[in-house]
Amino acid sequence: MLTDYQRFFTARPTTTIAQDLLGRLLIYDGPQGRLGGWIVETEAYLGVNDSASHAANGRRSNYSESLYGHPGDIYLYQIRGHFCFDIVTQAVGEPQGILIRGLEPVLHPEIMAANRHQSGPNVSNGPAKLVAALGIHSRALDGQPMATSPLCVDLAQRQVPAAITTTARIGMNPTGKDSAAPRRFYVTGNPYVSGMKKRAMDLTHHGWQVAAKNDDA
DNA sequence: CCACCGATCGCCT
DNA sequence: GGCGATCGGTGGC
Repeated sequence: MLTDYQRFFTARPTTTIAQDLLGRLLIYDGPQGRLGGWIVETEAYLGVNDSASHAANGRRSNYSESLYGHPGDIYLYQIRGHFCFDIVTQAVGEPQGILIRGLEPVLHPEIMAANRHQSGPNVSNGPAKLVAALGIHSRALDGQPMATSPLCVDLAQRQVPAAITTTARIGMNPTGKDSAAPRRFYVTGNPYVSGMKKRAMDLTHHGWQVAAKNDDA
């Protein structure tokens, strides 16, 4: 049986889930307190038939074992000396996942900036940068279900993107079969999207749909 | 502002 | 022994 939380990460194409994650709140309850922010950029990896996936052609090893786990599990791995964070999607044994690539800091943004020795977009405008901003420097959380992990997506709150841009994924081997597939999604104009040019940034509401006026305020 | 390149390191063959 | 689902510094325009 799946919980409601797990159901969010299955039963729809991973590309759809990747877009639905934009504007959700990523939370890490760690030794520095509660850190986190809005997810602004994601990439979908579609498993054994996706040449860019860690599970391409059924590749499976102790290193990538978590990708084969339950929907909503954490796949936390290391690449070129940096840590990156994926959310496992689809049923057990179906190694699909979503890489979180950009985060707009919301919870203790000053601690996240200090963790990166940076300010502004460089704090979390990349998959390894945002993991470092959260203060995560090990694979300890790899394989854990988010529902009971200090690192999780809060599905109860959401900023709605005014527009979503779709592109090819970043850092692919250009000769790969799926290197040009449209599987990267981001909140159009948000400054915390990786590689965003200053001119293209939306400085008014960072690409979020403007909330309805609240007269109680 | 953009393009290039070297650092870096765990994991796989 | 080789290779990334990367990053940041540097130098040119």
